[in-house]
Amino acid sequence: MPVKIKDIARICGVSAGTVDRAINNRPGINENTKKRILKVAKELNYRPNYTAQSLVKGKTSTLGVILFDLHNRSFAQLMNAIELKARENGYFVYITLTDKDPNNEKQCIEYLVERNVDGIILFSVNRGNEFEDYLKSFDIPIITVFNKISENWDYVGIRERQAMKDAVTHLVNKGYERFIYVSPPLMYMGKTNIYTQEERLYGFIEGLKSFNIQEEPIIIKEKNYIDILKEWNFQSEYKTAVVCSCDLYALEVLQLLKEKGVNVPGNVGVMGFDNIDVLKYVTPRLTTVEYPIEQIGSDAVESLISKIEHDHFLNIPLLDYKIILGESI
Amino acid sequence: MPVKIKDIARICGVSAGTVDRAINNRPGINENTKKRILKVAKELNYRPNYTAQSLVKGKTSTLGVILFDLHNRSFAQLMNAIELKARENGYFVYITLTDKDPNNEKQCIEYLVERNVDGIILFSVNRGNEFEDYLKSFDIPIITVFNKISENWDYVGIRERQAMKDAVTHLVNKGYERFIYVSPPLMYMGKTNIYTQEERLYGFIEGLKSFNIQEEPIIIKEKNYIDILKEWNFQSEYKTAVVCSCDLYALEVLQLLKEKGVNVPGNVGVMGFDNIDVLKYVTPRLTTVEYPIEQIGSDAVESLISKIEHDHFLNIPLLDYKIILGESI
DNA sequence: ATGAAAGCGCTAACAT
DNA sequence: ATGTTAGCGCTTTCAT
Repeated sequence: MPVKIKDIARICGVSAGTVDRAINNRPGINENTKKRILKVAKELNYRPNYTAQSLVKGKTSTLGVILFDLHNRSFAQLMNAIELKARENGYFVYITLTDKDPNNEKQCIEYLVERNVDGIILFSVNRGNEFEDYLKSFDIPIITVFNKISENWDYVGIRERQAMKDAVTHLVNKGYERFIYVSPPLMYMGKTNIYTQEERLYGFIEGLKSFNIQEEPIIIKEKNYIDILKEWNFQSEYKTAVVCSCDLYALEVLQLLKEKGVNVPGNVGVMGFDNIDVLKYVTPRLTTVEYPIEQIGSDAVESLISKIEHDHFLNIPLLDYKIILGESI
Repeated sequence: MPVKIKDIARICGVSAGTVDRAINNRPGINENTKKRILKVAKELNYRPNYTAQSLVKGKTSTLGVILFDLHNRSFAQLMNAIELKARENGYFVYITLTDKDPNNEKQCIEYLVERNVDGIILFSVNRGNEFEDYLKSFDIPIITVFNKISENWDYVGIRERQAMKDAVTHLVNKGYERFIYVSPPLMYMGKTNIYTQEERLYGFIEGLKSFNIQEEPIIIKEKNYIDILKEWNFQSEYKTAVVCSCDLYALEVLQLLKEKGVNVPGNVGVMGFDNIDVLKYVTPRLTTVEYPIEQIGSDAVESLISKIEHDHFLNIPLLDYKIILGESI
């Protein structure tokens, strides 16, 4: 049985209130009694019961985090940054994983609310006005990361669209004339929240438009994109770039091209997105887009805590990216 | 303001006790009043206050997880498995990261205890009898994973030693005669808990002993192992294997050998450990050891919950591994 | 400076 | 079947 304030009070021959004053060094207590109480508390290895504290204070100093999973490196890094920043600010973090199941996500939100978290960081698979109303029905602060759920909801993310647009610019400058875009998640368009993937796609399309090339962009949304590319004839007279919405797809493509004996970068180039850490072990080194994922986590926590403690979210501008020059372009 | 049991009671003209009976469908309540109450509860979007429940029940249905970080893929996968299994059993998970700081780890434990978690899963950086006594001073169940803290503490892990021993056997069968072992974490031997790394090392040494080769094993514990290997003369008449305690080191070694123009696998082979998912993008394909990391997380949760709910840990045998044949040996 | 009492929201034992 | 009461461990207000 853990020792309680009452125990200490009994032993010291004082009331619970006085013990409380000593432990939380509140004013109105004699220095000596305070010392006596603290000594006993220490001897008995007293630890405050946070649950009781939370109940009376109406605050748990806990954040809920909702992610798809931790298999994706980016999510893991995001989570890592969130935990660090949160605890730095005296908050603990509940982690909940939805596996991209919209109902599971709702389930998570409701559980977190029941557990009285002070705020939620949400990487959402749901989206739209109805979902926005649903979120509003819980009156606790919720901040979204990466995937916007609607235009106005508080959000921390990066300039995805501009990043992909710049990537296209880079490719055009390098002399590429034909473009294939690979992004299997686009298959879920209209079904689940794939905001970031959509943004990247639009960036790609806008990029092409701005240079007035390839009116009909080639977009591969199929899960078996490798099979599709397997049949592709890369020996055209055009210098072709395969632009991928994530590094993992790009790595698969690189591997395929190696198998097909296509020289990279030669007639064909490959562009990734994310700059995952394992790229350094792969040759040719993939050209990709880097963005400060840990910053997103950290900023989201800061903004959320600001909302919790001072009732206003921080105004966090979209974070910037950087094109990492490799050898695949 | 969230709606409370009292609100419902007032509206329905009954007592809080009756509302409680309705909501938690406990016996001793008229079907009609029950229906009436549930209807109102639903209309008002009533959600039980978990903090209050926890306080009175003396149980939070929460597990604490303590890990180094989530940058390491294995840790992330472990965490993923833990969350899934925990919530499947009605538990939520606090994630806390220590960054391998022993004091931070203690801090985490104490905070988790204060927050009345029902149990803790600990990937420990501390170890030894003193630490064991420290852990015992909290009377909540704590289960360790991967790193043992002492011989008797409840633990879920894999047959690391045997795995590495088998790896050596495999190498000997493939005709390797000379062995270099790479494991920078060994530098922390005696300082922090590197149980798994030690086990792998002993497995390596035992393996060599059993074949009576290389009395003086070559062990590189330096952080700059690459610099050391850079100076190495791999052109000896002996077929040499570089055995690495983690895939990441092996990948670095592979890259170095590529740079040095050493043919792999020819005179030199490289062996990894972990089978991280990105191996499939690297050529030559690394030969490595695979183990069921998600199973460890899942088993740890099961055992811990068994202890919480039925007062006995499960008896989980050390999990098995598998040598994955690549092209680097 | 200290004690007593009420209350956070809920559950559970005891009355009626 | 329903109401009443006490209490989980702590904080806070009001007396003294």
